[in-house]
Amino acid sequence: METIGEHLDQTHRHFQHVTTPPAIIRQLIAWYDRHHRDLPWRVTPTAAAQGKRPDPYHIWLSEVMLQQTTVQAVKPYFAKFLAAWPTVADLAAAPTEDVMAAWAGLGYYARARNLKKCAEAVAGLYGGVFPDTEDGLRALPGIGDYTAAAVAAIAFNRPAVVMDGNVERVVSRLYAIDAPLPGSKPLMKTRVRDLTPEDRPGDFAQAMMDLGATICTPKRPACAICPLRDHCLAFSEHDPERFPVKAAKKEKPVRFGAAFVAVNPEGEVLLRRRVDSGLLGGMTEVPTTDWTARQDGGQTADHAPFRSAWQSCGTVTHVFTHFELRLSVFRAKADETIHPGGWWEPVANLGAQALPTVMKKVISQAIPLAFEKDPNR
DNA sequence: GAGACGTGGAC
DNA sequence: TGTCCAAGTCT
Repeated sequence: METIGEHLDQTHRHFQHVTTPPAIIRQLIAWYDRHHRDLPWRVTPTAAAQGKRPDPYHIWLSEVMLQQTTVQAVKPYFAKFLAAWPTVADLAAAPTEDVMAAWAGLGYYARARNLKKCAEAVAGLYGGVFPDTEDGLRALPGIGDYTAAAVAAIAFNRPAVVMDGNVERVVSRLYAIDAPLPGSKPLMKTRVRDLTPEDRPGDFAQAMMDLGATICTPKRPACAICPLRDHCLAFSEHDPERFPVKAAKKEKPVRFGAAFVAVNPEGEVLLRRRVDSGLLGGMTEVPTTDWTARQDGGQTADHAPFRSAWQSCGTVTHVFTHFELRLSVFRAKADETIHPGGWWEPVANLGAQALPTVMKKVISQAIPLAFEKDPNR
């Protein structure tokens, strides 16, 4: 068995002279050739060997959608976006409202706003052609260190150092890195830089991520079938789940508020648009009170957008990344002439709106079948 | 650098 | 049921 020390020596030699990659890289790539996941945006190693290249637009779109988001959640959104906007120029020309509505439900809505800005930049500044360098990509809206490296490596075969949660987990186990994240990130990046090969860097990055997603999982990793087992310090120490070590999390506060679902005689619901920045920025909502830390009476129908016979419909609880929200939901028949700062939308059209999940929950609570006739389903 | 920023699935 | 967390970015 090759030791970690021998491996590092080989890696070092590898970068002094371009030569055969070390065993750990060869084994990882061989595993990837055999066990890679087939994904809609991905070109398989076989197809790549026949000269097929990934579409940078597809890679970029998928990478942005995959930020903090599971493959399963992304797949239908990726298909929907490609069908609606086959090229980056199409996306650049699309109304922002349409993009936000298409993104609704996927979360982290700043991604959708930046997606549109990035498409406009690529279409306007670069004639619809993505920059093919890490630095060029990094300068675009919504593209950070990870996405710039991933697109550079996967779409353009550049030896960029791709660091994501999967890679952090794999490398922290490989080298049994005891220092907690995020402080240990620079050390991990150094390790990954030393591993990244000049040959097939994109497949190396995807192999690391596939390994992290399917074998080197956070819980109960499948070390028995891991191609890197013989190189893994965490495996040799018999406790791979100990890695990566992370800083302790903080407790999630609770906020309270009230939400108001008004229905006019035409069967339309009163909606409004949230400001572009911050939580759910640019998304659609029903009128609500402010969301405050204290349950102090500010959550009653007294604080509705207008006077009416508001009926209580119970509460909706929704957990965001950094707080839990408990909304008291109210419903009322309304005069259709009353529309303070919003608009009236037919119930049958609600499925086409840019409604975040929390608002779909609120409306469903007040109008149980509101999304049953969703024209998008 | 730490906090803001969504959602749904797995255990 | 609660906890974790998934191909991060921006400020």
